Amino acid sequence: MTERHLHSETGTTRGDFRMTPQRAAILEEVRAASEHLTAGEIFERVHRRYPSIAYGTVYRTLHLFAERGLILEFPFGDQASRFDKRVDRHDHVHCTRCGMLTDVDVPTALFARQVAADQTGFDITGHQTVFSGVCPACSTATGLRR
Amino acid sequence: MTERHLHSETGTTRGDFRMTPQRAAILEEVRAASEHLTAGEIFERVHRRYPSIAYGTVYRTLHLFAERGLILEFPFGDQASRFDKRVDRHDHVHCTRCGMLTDVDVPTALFARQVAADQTGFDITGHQTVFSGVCPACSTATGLRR
DNA sequence: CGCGAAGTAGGATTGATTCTCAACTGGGAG
DNA sequence: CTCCCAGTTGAGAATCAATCCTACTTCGCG
Repeated sequence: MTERHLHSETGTTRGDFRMTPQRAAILEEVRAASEHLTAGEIFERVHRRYPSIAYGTVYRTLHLFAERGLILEFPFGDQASRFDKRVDRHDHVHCTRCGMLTDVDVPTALFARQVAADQTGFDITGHQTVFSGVCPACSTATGLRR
Repeated sequence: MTERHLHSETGTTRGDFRMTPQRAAILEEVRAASEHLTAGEIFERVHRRYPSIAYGTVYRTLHLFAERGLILEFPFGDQASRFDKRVDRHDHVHCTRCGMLTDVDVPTALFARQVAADQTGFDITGHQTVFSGVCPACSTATGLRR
């Protein structure tokens, strides 16, 4: 049944896993980044410090961290998944021109989750709102054309 | 189709396209579907009627339609993009187990858009909330509670 | 010291999506 | 009616993200 999750995700990160140099480097890069990085970008950066690191290791580690709540993963689509150092709930604004992704704090209704759960019967565990639009830079740059 | 809006600076062809049999078939399949199909599924179905149709044609057409607002595209990340016949604004619930995608109508704050616009300076044109969770079928199927 | 579990490198592999390009189509101009 | 052209299409190669596989290391523990 559920013994897959023996480790408590609630408390602290136990000695569930080893904090190896590779993992530490990956975590550092994500935290050092000013924006949201894709897995590929993270790989590149870590690779500079650990030229021997493998792509697979980065993915494995990133997912491990995401599972443990050390970082957040956002599976976007038009591009690669991005990872965020912020772990508190927040939403994003996505520029349809340049692809930039920015954080926003929207007092999103928890109530919305309830509505969604009621309508679908799902057991809702999370939600994320993505606003689409054109960032200031892009809109002034070329003038809107739609 | 007699509606033409030829724009001078055509980066992409907007405003004029032929409704070929292939395109009609693709549109029909999307509209006939009870749920959200991936590009691959759409290809399969159309392929039954037009065995000669190419994968590329399906993608090309799907994007064309999405651009013109005939359908909506939802690019996920861990899975394939899905296409929706509904073009009115609505949100989705995504089952993390089986990947099912369901529509929901959440009266999410239009107000949220305003907040997002204020915070980022973006010209917000749309927004979409994705709720993650486990669908009724999956949760009862395995008796797993979370 | 030796075993087993956890972790890693590296490359092969899968899957979705896009791109390239030659052949084709339909409608309007001549 | 015939030719020309922009828009389309088919087929497969090319991309690109993400996962899988396998042998090699390391670490913890008795």
